[in-house]
Order: sequence, then structure tokens, then C-alpha cells
Amino acid sequence: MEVLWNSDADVSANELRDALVLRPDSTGRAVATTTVLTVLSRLERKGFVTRSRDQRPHRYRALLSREEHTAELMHEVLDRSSDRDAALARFVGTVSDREAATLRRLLDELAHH
Amino acid sequence: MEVLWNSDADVSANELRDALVLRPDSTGRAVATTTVLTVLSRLERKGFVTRSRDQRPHRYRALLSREEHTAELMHEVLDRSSDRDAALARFVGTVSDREAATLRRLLDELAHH
DNA sequence: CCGTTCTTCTACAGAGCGTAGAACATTCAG
DNA sequence: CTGAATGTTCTACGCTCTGTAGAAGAACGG
Repeated sequence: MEVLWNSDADVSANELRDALVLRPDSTGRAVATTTVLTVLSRLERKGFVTRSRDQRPHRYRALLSREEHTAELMHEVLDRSSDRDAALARFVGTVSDREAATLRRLLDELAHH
Repeated sequence: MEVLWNSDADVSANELRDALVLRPDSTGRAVATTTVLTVLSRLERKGFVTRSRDQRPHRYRALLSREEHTAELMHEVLDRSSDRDAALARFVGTVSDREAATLRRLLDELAHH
């Protein structure tokens, strides 16, 4: 459900509902606006989303980008491990060559401030 | 609940129940053996655990080590991302210096076959 | 002020999880 | 071989989370 957060700027519940129907994996059938609002409220409670309450159709915005969120989750998973280094080793050991290269590049950039 | 999988070798349900009570974060109160068995069966159904059915007190064993499991989860999280490289970038950008160093070392080892 | 639009409250079904009792199966001492 | 002890499966209950939405309340536009 959080997938909708590719939507770039702030959106209203209704805009979001419409956007959902247009998604590739949509069943065509639209959900009710209240459904969208409920989900948005829950996401807000969990800190994934903020809204501007001043405008009347409240406008919603993701607090973290999709990628930040993914990185966040990866950290959470890693934090649950008792041996982080060993887990990292397993992780690195199973990435594709291409992604290993990407990681090297990223770490290089990091080193050069 | 899966935390018990630090236990090295194959264990029976009863051994496991006893081990649970001794854990640091245990409340002291033991769970029933049937509880352990139920959980083990569910874990087996989900492919996290195997058991040897030939011996009578069946003996259970984790299919993946704790660290493999963590690495697996990290991959799953990453796979859900639409832009893996961007997510990796965020991830790398938020690891500690020490862990960045660990990652570099791991990638080096990987490069030297 | 009144209808329209938007939001909140409440609710329900389904899944997953921690828990365990009841019932069934297996083993073993005698 | 048999019954008590031990082990396993079946069934179930309560809790939380998630997808869903109707009913009721709030606010805005004319």
C-alpha cells in the first residue's frame, strides 16, 4: 500500500484514490476515498506520512522517499542481528557483481567526502 | 521468537523450551512444550526450519543461520525497492565509518576471488 | 443556511502470532 | 503385551495489523 509514494508532490486523498486506479497492477476497481484516508491516517500515526492540516483538502506527503525508506528498513533488519559484521558479510557475499561494483563506487565517493 | 536460533545443533522441543527459560530476556515463566511445537511447525511450514522425523523426539534445526537470514531479509527489502542503486546509496550513506570500512574489506576479499 | 465536500469514528473480516488444552501416537518398563 | 509416560498434531482463542468502507461529524461555497 505504501507503494503509492512514488507520487512526487503533496496529494489529496481524492487525487491519491484516482492515481491508484491508474496504477499498472490496479484491478481497475477503485477503493473508496474513506479507505484511502484511513490508510493515510494510520501511516501518519506511524510516522511515514505528514499532512498539511491548514488547507482544507488536506495534502499528504511522504516523510521519507522510497529509497530512504528502503535503506531505513535495511538498517532495522541489520540492527536485529546479533553479529552485524557477519550479516553484512553474508549480504555482500550474495549481491550480484554489478551491485558489488556499485557498492565499491559508493564507498569510494564516501571516502572522498 | 526466531531468536532462539542461536542454538547451535539440532534440538528437541523440550530442550528448546528449557533453553528459552534461560535466555537473558526471559520472564522466567516457561511456555508449554506444545507452544514450542506449534511455533516450530509453523516455522517449518514457512521453510525456516527442518526436523528429522525418524528419531522420535523429533530434532529441529534452522535452515539458515541467523546471519544468512538477516542477509536474506536485507535482500528482500532491497528487492521491493524500485531503484535498487538509489536505495543502496542511501544505505551506504548511513552506515557508520567503521561499518563502511568493513564493507570495503568485504568487497576487496570478494574481488580477490 | 444548506447542500456538497472532506475528515474522523467505528467496524468488520482476514492473516499472522503467541499461547495452550485435548486428542492422538509412540515408546518403553515391566 | 500392556499401560503409563512421553511426544506430536489438531483445534482454538485472543491480540494486533491491514484492507476495506459506512455513518456521522466538520467545514466550505454559494
